[in-house]
Amino acid sequence: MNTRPALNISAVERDTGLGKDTLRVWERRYGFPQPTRDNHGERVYPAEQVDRLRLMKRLIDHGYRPGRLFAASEDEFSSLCHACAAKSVAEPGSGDEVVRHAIRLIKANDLPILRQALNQAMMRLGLQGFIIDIVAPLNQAVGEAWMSGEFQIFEEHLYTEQMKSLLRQAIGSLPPSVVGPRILLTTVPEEQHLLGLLMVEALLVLDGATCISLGTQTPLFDIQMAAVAHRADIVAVSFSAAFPARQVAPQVSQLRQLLPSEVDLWVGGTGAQRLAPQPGVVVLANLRGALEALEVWRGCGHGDQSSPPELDGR
Amino acid sequence: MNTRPALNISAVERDTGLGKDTLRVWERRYGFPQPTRDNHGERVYPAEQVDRLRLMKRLIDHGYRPGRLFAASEDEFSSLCHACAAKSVAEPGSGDEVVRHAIRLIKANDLPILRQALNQAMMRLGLQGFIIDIVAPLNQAVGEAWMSGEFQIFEEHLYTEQMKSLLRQAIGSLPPSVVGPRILLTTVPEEQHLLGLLMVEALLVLDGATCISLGTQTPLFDIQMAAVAHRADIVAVSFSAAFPARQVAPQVSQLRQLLPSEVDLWVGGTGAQRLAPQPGVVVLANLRGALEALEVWRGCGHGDQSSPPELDGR
DNA sequence: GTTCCTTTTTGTCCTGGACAATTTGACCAT
DNA sequence: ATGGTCAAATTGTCCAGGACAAAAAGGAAC
Repeated sequence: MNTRPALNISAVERDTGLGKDTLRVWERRYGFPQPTRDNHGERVYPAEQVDRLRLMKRLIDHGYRPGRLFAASEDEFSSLCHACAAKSVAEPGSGDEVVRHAIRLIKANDLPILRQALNQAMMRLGLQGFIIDIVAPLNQAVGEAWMSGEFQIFEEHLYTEQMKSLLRQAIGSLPPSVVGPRILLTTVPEEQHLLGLLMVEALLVLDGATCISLGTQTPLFDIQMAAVAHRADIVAVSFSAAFPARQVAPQVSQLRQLLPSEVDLWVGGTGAQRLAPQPGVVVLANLRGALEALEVWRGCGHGDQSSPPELDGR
Repeated sequence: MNTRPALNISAVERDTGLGKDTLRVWERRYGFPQPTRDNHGERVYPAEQVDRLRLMKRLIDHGYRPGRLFAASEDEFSSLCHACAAKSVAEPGSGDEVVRHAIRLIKANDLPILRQALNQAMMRLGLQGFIIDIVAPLNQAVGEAWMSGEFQIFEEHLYTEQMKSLLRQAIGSLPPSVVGPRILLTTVPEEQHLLGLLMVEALLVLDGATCISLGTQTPLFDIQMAAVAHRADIVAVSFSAAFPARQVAPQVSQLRQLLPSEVDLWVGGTGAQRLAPQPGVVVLANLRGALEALEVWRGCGHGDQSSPPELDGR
């Protein structure tokens, strides 16, 4: 077995999602990470430190603060990883069995069977049930498995890729609507997670909406232009947990300001939950929230944008 | 019409792909960009400058050097944009007509018809012909349309998203192979362009290979682990033109070193063309190159990795 | 418990210097 | 002309260490 390569600072930035400045300032302030230096005096991060940084990034995304993590002992740290993983297993839904099975299949690297099992579940539950009761918990479970060290990164990648493929397939096979609202889906620059958006798209198309997906990372001004060009009734953007928390609110405000006032703005995803309510912005608490919002939109008569009804999913 | 928002330095980094350090050093050395400053003395880039930076980035990706671009007059600059666009229209293939039609449909924002036209073309030409004679030139044409200012960014996004969707759909509907080589497909971190990879995947699956796609941005060490876990015969990675040129060679070498020697390594995409030949690394000159490489692999008897035959596509 | 205010924490930006890797261009030999 | 070698210019990335605003935490008064 090869010994793992050490990385320079920009490679660590890519791999962990922590900026160069942050890496340097952590080193200065907390003494970690503590990279060695190469001939030119440049930082070289051993693989173990990069692993640790990846974990810290994810814990921070889940709401822990750096000070807490740096203060923690080794034992406490790893218990935090597990605690974080466990905390959100609230409702042992009916899909639990399927989810556990899928996890086992991913770990066994058995792609064909995994694909088959997911397809089967989809057929049995219908697309909506599949997404809400299987895909969402499964995403969570995969994230947790990674965090507690049971999954490699590539297994997470593989799962994500499979699921994206499956969802696109499903969306493609649905009949295109001509009556429902026209919904433009995308993410802002810096946010490259597509899976959540695809899940919402599937649900919305299933409910008769016309979805126009721009994929990830559309500049705000282009979202505006696209909304106008495609005569969208609603613009929906999603923020993952990994999105820099401080940037969510400004991005949303700016987008809201850019869009014509008769266009609704829906914001969903883990990263959107920290968002304070704003006039003219609907925060979707979860997947069902999207369906409720669609219902509300239809009820209210289209084009009523001034103070849309509060949708509090709790 | 709203006036477009100005961006701070990290937003510009995201939007243009030029690093913060590069932006600052260009300002220092060449006097462009010349952002204004906000109350705190931080750089604020007007939208026009960001547009210009985006163009420059793309021209640089196409081989021009910054010094050349900064020295150019306004007229010369825009003529470079067009020249760069025109230079690669070499073979007026049979798909030319379809490509032009598709471009018009994208510009007209007519999604349903576009989708239908592409589907039709695929049916008529077959998947292989479609990818080689339509998708590849169309990608090029879309890039050119953007560069000469005829397309907005969101139109490029929309096209890419549609095409990805279509290709996945096609791949999903192909019968899974059980005999061909097992090929692991992905990109290295920092490379987030998936479309080329999907095109290759479609061609390879069509030719009877078993493809395992990890999506984009897999850390090198995870590519290694995935290759082992999935008993891959071949690992294929792609580099777009936008990938930092200086990093291609080191990444490939490192990956080659990480992988077991009996696993072939294929490298494709525009960004791979600048790559000097290395032992144990097959550079794919174009899409057909992938098919040729597959043929060679089958001919040579699997597992022959020591000095694979040169595949020079010219 | 809630509201308001102060302190600490934390990420990002700044300047200006340095340097290695690549490319260019000049010069020379075939 | 063609090819090869070496010096000079170009260019992206790294570093140090200072600064500061936004967010979170902690406390105090209600």
